[in-house]
Amino acid sequence: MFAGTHTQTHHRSGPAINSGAVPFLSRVRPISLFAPDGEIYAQGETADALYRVEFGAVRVYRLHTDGRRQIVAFYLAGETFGLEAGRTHSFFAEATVHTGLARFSSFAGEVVTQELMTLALQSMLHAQEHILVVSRQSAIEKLGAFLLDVAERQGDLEHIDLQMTRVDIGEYLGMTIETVSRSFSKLRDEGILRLHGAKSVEILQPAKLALLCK
Amino acid sequence: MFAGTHTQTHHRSGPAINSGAVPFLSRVRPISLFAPDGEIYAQGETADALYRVEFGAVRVYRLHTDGRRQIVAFYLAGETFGLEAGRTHSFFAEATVHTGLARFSSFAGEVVTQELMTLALQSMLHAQEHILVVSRQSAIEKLGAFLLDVAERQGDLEHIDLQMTRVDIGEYLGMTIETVSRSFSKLRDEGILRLHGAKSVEILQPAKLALLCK
DNA sequence: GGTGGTCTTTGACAGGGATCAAACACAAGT
DNA sequence: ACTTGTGTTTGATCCCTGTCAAAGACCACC
Repeated sequence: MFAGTHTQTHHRSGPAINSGAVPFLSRVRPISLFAPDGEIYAQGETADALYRVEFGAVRVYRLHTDGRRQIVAFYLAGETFGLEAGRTHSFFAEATVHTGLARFSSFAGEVVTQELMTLALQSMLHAQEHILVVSRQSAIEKLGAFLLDVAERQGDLEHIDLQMTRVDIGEYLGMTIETVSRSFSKLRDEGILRLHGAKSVEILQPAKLALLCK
Repeated sequence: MFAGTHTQTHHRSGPAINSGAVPFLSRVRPISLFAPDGEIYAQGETADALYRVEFGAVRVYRLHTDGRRQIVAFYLAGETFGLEAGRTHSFFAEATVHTGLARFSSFAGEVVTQELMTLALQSMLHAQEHILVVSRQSAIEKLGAFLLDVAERQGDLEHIDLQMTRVDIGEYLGMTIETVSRSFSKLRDEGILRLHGAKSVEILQPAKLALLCK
């Protein structure tokens, strides 16, 4: 089925899912499948395509020279990524779980400038929002902001299916997995959320959570 | 001369300075002058223009609900800013020192899409780079990365004229002014840099500094 | 050139997160 | 269902950075 970094393609038969404000992405496309940790593109490769997440999730990251990994963004179902400033990728992109992607070649006239512009500005805004989150002092505030962000993007404010590990979350928020875990536990102990396993989060008091980090 | 948030305009008579890869900005333009902390635009205002820094520097920031200020970017002489995702500004922009700006109205056909695209991608890249810096664990690494960035942008790898206070640097890097100051002192004690006053920095060992944070 | 005020530096102390370590839970495959 | 390995939680300790405080340096204005 899933074969590491190798991909297989098939055609979707169902109706097009929500594609936001990016009209060219609404066509039916072949879908590439990626296993967990499967590489989508690497730093230095030519950046000549965009990708829309059909299901699963993607981490975009960079490696520091000391070996640490900094995740710059996650992309969830329905979101589009792959646009970068130069001709080559400055980042790595990998699936965090079993993931399906639709690929759009930017050289085949499938992508017009106006749509690229929208995507670039969205990415810029998201990066700047992320700066605000990462530079927050408290670990709980970081995690809370992250959970609210994911909940909003998944369209369900009371239940979250995390598509990534504690390691991923830690590398995204700039803290260790132990601190991530402790923050989860603290939010649970305070009755703000309930955990059904590590990946399934139920937000019991969204308002209280928002108070902590907004 | 300088009058707070009020601005005066005059015409430059000298040759156009370097404007990078943004050709439309090379024309002679009237220049607005801003005093330190002079407001260029505020959050919520209509975003209908771009600005190029002729001299001085600009901080672009956001206010948290708890009153903390997060500086998202500095813009130095020769750099252009003001492009944002929505119709209204998501951020505040202020001069950090006595500053001269050239203004370009995006509704007057002065700005074409290709140039906007370049700017959007540059801003996206810078924001993503900034995430890498802010999420670094060590205060020294943050400051080192900041100094190298400024040195490169000012075109002199051995001498930096800081156009901002320790408060600004702290709010940009996500740390207190005390820690900023202690980090400067530590880099000085290690013989990596020399301080001629607080704002003038001489980088004695650029390679060693780069090793700390690259 | 003097002076006042702001910015910067340095010190002492405490708290939060990193680190090291180990027990525990869970998912995948046999 | 069992087992194995990975991912998660929890504990103990140390260090870095935030906080509070005060002295010192610098700049702008008079």
